[in-house]
Amino acid sequence: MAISKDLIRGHTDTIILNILSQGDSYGYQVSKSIRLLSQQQYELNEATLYTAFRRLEKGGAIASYWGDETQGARRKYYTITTSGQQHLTTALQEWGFAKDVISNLITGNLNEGASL
Amino acid sequence: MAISKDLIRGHTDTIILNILSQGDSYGYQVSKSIRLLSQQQYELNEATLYTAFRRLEKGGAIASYWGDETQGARRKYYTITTSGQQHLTTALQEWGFAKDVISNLITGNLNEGASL
DNA sequence: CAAATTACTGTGGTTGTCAAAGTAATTTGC
DNA sequence: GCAAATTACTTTGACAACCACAGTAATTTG
Repeated sequence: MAISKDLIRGHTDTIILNILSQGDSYGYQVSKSIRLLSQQQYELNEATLYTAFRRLEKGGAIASYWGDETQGARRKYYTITTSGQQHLTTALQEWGFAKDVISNLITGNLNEGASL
Repeated sequence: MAISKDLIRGHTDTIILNILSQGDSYGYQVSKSIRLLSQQQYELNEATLYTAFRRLEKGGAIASYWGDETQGARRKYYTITTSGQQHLTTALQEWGFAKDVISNLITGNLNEGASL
């Protein structure tokens, strides 16, 4: 992984919600989707992923069901709920806003009125 | 504070280094600088700030000295070191890179080749 | 002269993440 | 035909960053 964990921290739930908003999925596949979307720059630890699933399900943002695989390992599928869709929308708005604040905090000059 | 802590996490050190790169400062003033640079959108907890100072000093990115205030409360000033300057440069590069990866992870479409 | 402000420190707790190990089935390679 | 790799999910224990809260101490303002 090329990106420090702490820079992604806080985005895990949003990442999962984004992926699930494009269709039901299960752990292993979500994991691969993350690798794909980040162009191999980021890999989410399994334990972190499943912890996030439990957190999101507990919070009502996603729901789960066991697939009826007649062959292959059992898979637990996750769907995004209406509440989860709203969470995602809010998080995306917050990010659009936060990334400017962060940029300003780490590059901003104090002698320039601190706004640009 | 308008921005969730987890979105800032991992940037604290970089924020402090950016401020110190513009001149020596001390806790309370750094705190105010952060409020200013974020246009009141973010406030760093005191404990977090001083913990970061200790972490950065231990890592050699900053150094400290007590001011010789003839009046007013004593102040511990912090300076950025050469090593700290390099840390800052690296962190800024990583951020320029990471924010695109994050944007792609939280908005990217899996059916579009996952690159744009 | 009390209250607010400036300034620094310490304690204890929460949270997200991770490493490592475990279970169990299927598929691939020799 | 069997070992190794892959798919798939789970649990445990630990850590690092952050925060709330409390404390100390001086100065400034009302």
